[in-house]
Amino acid sequence: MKATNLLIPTLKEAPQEAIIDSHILMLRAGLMKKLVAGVYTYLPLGLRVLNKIENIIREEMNFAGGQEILASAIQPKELWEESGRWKKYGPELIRFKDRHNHEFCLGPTHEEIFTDLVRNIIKSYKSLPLNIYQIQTKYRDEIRPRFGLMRGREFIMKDAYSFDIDELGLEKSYNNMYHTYEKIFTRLGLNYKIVLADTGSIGGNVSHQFMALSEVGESQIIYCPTCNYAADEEKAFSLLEKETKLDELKLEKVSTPSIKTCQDVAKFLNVELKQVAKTMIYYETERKEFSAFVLRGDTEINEIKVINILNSSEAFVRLATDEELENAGFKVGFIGPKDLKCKIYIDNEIVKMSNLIIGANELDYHYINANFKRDFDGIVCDLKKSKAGDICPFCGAKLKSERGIEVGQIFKLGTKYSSSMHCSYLNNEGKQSDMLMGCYGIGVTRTFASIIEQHHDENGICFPLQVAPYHVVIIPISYSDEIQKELADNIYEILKKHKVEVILDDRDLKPGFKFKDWDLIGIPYQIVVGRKANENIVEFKTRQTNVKEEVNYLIAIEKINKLIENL
RNA sequence: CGGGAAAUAGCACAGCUUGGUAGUGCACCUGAUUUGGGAUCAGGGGGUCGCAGGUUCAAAUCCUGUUUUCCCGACCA
Repeated sequence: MKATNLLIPTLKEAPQEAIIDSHILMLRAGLMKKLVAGVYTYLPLGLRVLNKIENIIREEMNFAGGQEILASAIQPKELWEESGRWKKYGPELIRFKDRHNHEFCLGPTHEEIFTDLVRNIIKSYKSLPLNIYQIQTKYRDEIRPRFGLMRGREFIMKDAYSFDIDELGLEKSYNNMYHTYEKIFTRLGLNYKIVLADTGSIGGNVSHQFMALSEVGESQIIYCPTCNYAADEEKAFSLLEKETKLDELKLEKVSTPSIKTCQDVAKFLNVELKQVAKTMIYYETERKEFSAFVLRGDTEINEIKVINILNSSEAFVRLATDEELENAGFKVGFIGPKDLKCKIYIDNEIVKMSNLIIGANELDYHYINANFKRDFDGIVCDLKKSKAGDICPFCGAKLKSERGIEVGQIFKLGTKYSSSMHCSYLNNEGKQSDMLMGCYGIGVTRTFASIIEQHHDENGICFPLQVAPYHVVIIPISYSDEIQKELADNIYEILKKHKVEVILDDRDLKPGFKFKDWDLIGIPYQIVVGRKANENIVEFKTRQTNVKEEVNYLIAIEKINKLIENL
């Protein structure tokens, strides 16, 4: 491709709308253009990269036994009502009616569609297992789209769904996808970590996320540097330093006038913050039910864990307000697990402590020397938010944290959709049985942004060869110079013949301008044809390392051919 | 949806306080000189100043409403 025929709307300045590097660079390099918030037009160079990413995913999915199909983004309301998500999904689901007043949505994900497809086609265990996928546009009316492709309202996702006859089959399908994802993200040149994840609104019981490591990531990863434990902060489980059990002292009620917060209580009674147990009351709005959660004063509660323990959904669980508490007879600021009239959940760190301070459920009073079992009871579970510095529950090392961009997530759905939507098969005994499903997503456009986030420098993008829009650019210093033109043209023709994706920068521009452009766009290799053109010598530059060497043009061509071969 | 900021040429911004001819740099077009890291000179094109209403002889500027965008929190690939 000749540069004069290519749409390369590079920008010298960063558009005001962009904050993070990948977003700025994608706009500056002319890879895409914003249409409205969270919706972009992919320009020629950007689309080439996108296609390459998709093709790598496609190759690996096919290799793993997946079969590609393509569903519509338009989905009928009826299927969503069957799964129960038409009500649950909320305003993020873009809904509309056709002229006959039939209701539809633009698919944010495709569990319903794929489940419906399979239940209509597959009748026998003989046709299972099955893994079908698509690479397709998804729509989510995000509250706040941001960071360009990181969180768009329209984005491209590869979504795969597996259907198996039993747990063992699901396990196999899940592991297959797990390893396929490892291959995909490795091939894409991403530095990533695999973490245990919460299943959120998709549902199911087991899930892993694939996180591209990056400062700008919206997820916090907790991981162990010694063993392999890694989890999303929402899901992470950790321990605190060991506590030695002390002799249980006598429970005593002490006056703590108007002293409500853990910090104040600790200060007032002159003890460490961790000796004070806090009792938080959550309200489940669907069942209109209060529940108490007891944690050490120096730890934070993880609300995802609360929602899961209550077996509810995010839409229905929140901290009770002071007003609600007062009306229900709770003494705000002095609530404690002793003699409390609601279900009580106790964080496992509390169990290891002795002689705690707890609220007395009486205005201006706390108990000191409260001990689990002897003075209060409840269901012991894991409630606290894990953070760096906590102890790894598996090997005892200190946990670390890192930020990540979620580029993929895999779920074991089990029968969540197959039972509600009657996706079943006849087994070898002629009995009807629900299929076991898994679903597996990759945010393709987000992966695109992540690659740039991990591969750029102060001059622009440094695309890994396998996803670069073109492999090499030939830059004649002066294309109007006959000798340079002839050599540049010659190299261009040879590389084209060798199926190398090559750009010839035939623009009549100052050399500096061209260099800046290609550095910004991040073409991996540059062949500069300059004053030594008469000796057939060119400069071969590697974008990633910025290493330049002067070589005969045939050697440069040879080098490129070798690099392409290894792809 | 809460909290903050902004909207003027393709991009970045000034002008607004104190109302009176629509501006600068980059980009774009023409010509000349330039050609190894975003050139110089000369000339030129491009704007209903987000939209609607109000105040005024007169509004980019003041007032009211509205829409959109960006940033911080809850969602998620």
